[in-house]
Amino acid sequence: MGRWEPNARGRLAKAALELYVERGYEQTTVAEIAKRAGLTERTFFRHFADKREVLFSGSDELREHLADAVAGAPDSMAPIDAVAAAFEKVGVLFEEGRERSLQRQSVIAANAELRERELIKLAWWSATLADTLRRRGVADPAASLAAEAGVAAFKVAFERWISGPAEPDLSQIVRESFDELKAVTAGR
Amino acid sequence: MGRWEPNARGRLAKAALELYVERGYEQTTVAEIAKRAGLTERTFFRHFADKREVLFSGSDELREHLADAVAGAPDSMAPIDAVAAAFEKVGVLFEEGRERSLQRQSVIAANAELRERELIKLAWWSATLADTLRRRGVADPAASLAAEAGVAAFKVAFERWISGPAEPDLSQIVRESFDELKAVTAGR
DNA sequence: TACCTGGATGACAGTCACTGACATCGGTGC
DNA sequence: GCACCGATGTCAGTGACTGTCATCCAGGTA
Repeated sequence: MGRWEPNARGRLAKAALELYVERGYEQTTVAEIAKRAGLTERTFFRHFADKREVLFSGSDELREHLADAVAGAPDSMAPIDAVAAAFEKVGVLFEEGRERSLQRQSVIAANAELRERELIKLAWWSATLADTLRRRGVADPAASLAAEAGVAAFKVAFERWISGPAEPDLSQIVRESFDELKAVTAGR
Repeated sequence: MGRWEPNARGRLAKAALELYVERGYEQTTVAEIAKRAGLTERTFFRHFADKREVLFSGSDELREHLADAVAGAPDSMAPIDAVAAAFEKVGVLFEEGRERSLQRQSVIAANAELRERELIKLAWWSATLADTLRRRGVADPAASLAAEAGVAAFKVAFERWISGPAEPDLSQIVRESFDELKAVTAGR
């Protein structure tokens, strides 16, 4: 049971999700997570900034994928369409781990602190998207609005995907959600 | 210096904002806030759920105003337009306390925990708006999307108002922001 | 006036997230 | 073998937040 078991970070994340599912986020102490991973509390905080962050380590990677996808879209594509295409692409990354996503999401939904953290991650996505659009020459209120509205559309799509049957894949629901957004914002 | 000085809650909120401005949110302890208000730490937590909440007590009132405005909009009005009109109305409530809003916002902007709390308040607004729209007979993906997109437009407008000159009033910027939203989501 | 009751506050002890400082271990390169 | 360095352990501390019980003040009632 040595100090040098590999992948400490991964073990901590796994132990945390397990415990959050088993007995709930609030009822789990960081010391317990560390113990299950064969480490100490102090080491947990060297790998994750706080008790919430352990559930969100993948968010940054997705953010980069999003930015790359928008940056790589054809110049002729309108901002909102570039954002939509980016989210469709990213949607594919979720398909594999639907079961894991479900677990994670039920834990997050059950706790306000975790929902807060999720929202700030989405805001971070939005800020990155807006920045990427600006680099494509989109002016400022438009860039922010396309990014915010795009994240909103994805949020709605993700909720539908996670709470519905596995049937339609996320990318397809994302596409529908953006179409709905366009219809709705057309006003009367 | 009695136990029964009136308006304990208000004194706590005032002391908190002052201290957050003077020395920063993280550098302020709840004990210090309570002391300045002539109360104890325990009493602080009887009035506010946590150290952040003291900055957001007005949010619920605004949420109700929003819901009322949407509920009272003419039936003929499209969802996104009803939401836009509601935010324009609410915008007026901010005008009076622009100075206070500025202070508050600079404190929030400087701290990630506070930004998280603000985001969940906005999400709460969005959920309430979506619910109000559903009561008006708007179907589900559309209701959520109109609410989310509306909050996004308001967020962008508020940022522009707070960081720009006092010149154009918030309601006007809100109107412009919704127009921009419509233009942007029209795609190409 | 004296008493009683209820809600607001104080006092105090405890848990737990999170941090700083320093010691220790184990692999790597020489 | 030996020096070095990064990852981990140990320990002591701070501060947010909670449960519990005592205490105080206001108002009503006899």
